[in-house]
Amino acid sequence: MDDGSSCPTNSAGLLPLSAGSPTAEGLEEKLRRVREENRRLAGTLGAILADRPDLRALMRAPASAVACARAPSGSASNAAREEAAGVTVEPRPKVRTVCARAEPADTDANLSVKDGYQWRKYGQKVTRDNPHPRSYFRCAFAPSCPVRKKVQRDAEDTSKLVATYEGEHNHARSPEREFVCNESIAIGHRPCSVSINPSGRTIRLEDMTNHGSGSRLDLETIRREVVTPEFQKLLVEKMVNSLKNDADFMHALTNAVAERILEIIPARLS
DNA sequence: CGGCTTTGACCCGCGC
DNA sequence: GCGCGGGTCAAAGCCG
Repeated sequence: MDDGSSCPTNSAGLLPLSAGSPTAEGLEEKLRRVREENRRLAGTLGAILADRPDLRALMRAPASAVACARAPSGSASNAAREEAAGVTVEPRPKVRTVCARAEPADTDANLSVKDGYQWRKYGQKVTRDNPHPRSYFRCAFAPSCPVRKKVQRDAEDTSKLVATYEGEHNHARSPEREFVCNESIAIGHRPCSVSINPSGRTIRLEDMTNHGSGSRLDLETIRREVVTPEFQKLLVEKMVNSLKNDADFMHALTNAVAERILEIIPARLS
């Protein structure tokens, strides 16, 4: 979203470190830039919502989904006030709300939005503004991966699931689990489609997942191809290239490295 | 037997 | 200070 042209960020989208103590002029200048950035982002969001009536409806829904997505501790009104005043809120874990169609077999107790990651349920709660219970999930790689998600049926449209993600995964999707790539849950994620050609023949992930519906490659052939060192080397290269081109991943990585550096520097100086 | 889910209890922030 | 509601914990039960 950030093209880096109007905001003085570095290539990773981070604000530059201040060289000296902040002056009133400097702070005003920074505030002015932040306001400009807010206006620009609001314009971009408006353009996106113009093409997506489903997202527009989600943004309008004040009850459970959006409020909890924007303010995990129930401070939606504070966020709105700060936004109205043109003040940015302090950085908090990246929060994203997505919608998905509920599977017919899903009961309130086993709600799940299949997104390619493994999740461990750690709680369920009935909230005031929705008769359907909200389920709380942690990434199966916790505590090393801090991501959490909340899943709840839409109060008005019970066939719709609202999932709220908090944080960023610091690992790849689990390859051996089923990954149903639903259009509505692919927001912010690169579609998982790779073409690999280790031995003169192209194998696509579609071949592996559609083997029951007329694929020319049988599973045993694919399995033989996949265990070859050439294939695995190529797969690693493809994954690295894919991650290098993923702006979200690179942003999260740069932030993590920057945080680590900031932790180390004071320790070295003292 | 180990991993996962369920669910009541507990904690904490917020509004009054 | 108190009550309410959302979020988390942890013991018990379930399942492969």
